Amino acid sequence: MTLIEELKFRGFLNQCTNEETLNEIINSNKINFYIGFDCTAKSLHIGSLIQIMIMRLFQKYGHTPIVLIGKGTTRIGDPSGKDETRKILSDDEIDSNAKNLRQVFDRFLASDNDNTKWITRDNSEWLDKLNYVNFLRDYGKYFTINKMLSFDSVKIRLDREQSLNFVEFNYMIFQAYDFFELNNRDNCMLQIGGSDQWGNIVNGVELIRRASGKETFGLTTPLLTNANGDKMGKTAEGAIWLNEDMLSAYDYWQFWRNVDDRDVIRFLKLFTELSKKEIESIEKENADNVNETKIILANEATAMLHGLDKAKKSEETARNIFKDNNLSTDLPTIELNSKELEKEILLSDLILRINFASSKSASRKLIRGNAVKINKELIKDELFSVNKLLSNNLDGLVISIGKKKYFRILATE
RNA sequence: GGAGGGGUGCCCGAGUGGUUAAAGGGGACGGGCUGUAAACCCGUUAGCUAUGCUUACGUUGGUUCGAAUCCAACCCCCUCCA
Repeated sequence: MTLIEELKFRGFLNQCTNEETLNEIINSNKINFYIGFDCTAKSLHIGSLIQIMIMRLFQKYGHTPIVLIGKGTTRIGDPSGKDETRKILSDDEIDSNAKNLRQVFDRFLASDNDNTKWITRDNSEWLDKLNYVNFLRDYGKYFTINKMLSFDSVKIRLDREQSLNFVEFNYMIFQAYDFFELNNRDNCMLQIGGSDQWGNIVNGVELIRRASGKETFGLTTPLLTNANGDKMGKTAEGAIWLNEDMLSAYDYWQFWRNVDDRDVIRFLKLFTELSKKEIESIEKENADNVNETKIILANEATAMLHGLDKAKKSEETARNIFKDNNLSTDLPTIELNSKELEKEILLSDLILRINFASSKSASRKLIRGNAVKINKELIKDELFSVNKLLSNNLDGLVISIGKKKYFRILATE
């Protein structure tokens, strides 16, 4: 199977500037390609995972990914797919976000194998130094306003009568310029991005053609949505973060375990590295048993990010809780020492402390709504204090919120 | 710079003096059903030291017993004109 064929089979291919020529080139040469990531959050979330997976796939075929950390462009803010001006982040925030992002790439792209090297770049390296007049003179002539106004990212904002300021309007120019720089510095031939990046990518390809007379390529991945058509990665409550300090391995495993039935096979192709054969046989064998397939998906995806041990442990924890109804398993735990226990400790405070509620009111409303159990006993008193129960149970107490969230409290010296 | 329209809770959006912590929808969360799925039904959806208090309809002042609602100034957005 060629790389393009595999991209198609797995569902990575949305649009490509010149599929035929690109296909020839990547079949006969090893190329450098890039994907840009802005540093707008402390961690990447699952919305970026598709980009990470496609990098790995290219890597597998011997091509070298360039991870472009967009410290420069983050200071501007990409208007694509946004209906509002993004709040401006401070330089400190951007720096610390950039550091956090690197962790994830280390995990996904690094390997001892020579075949799988990768490069990081930071566009502040060239963007910070740009001189406005020189830049306009040298590159401004390659961009026409007519064309820029036709881009979806711009059009949507204009149509909706939402403001798009000049700073944001320049984002696409900088992204195009990034590609130009990477083409010069690293002989980067291809830019990959989400489908919302199409306009920006094409802009880069054109800039290079005009400024350097070279042909380069752009390729987009589909916008990842679930079977309900919702954009994936972020929910109002919590994004599916990739950094472990923001989302535990178990919760990550649970995310995959809980995907919509209709999404399982599609996700297996995109987010695991099981071969076509393996996926097809899983599909056939588990035709009547989606849940088994979901477990495979959860294990594979979690192992890739957090390691096999944690994936297996998550599976075991899940089996204990949901199947065997055995709560003596590995759960997030709050330890309460004897000093703390001298004071009254409210159940509602503990729920807040472990982040299963966003405020104390919310926590109390959960109790009122019959969501909270201690050792499988429904608690209805919002002012329930755990001291007495805890002192009678040396093994600690298991508290559940809803059907899926569990934690343990334990008395210590 | 001028004229007109607008800024409401996580989002959309109703509300033009009191019964408005603010209709309705979406989302999210919880309950039921189930398979830790989907669909469907029900509930919750500002905070807190909690049967009360505090904060909240762009910002700041004012009128009033009482303001999201009226007035003034300011900020921001949109449309048209220059």
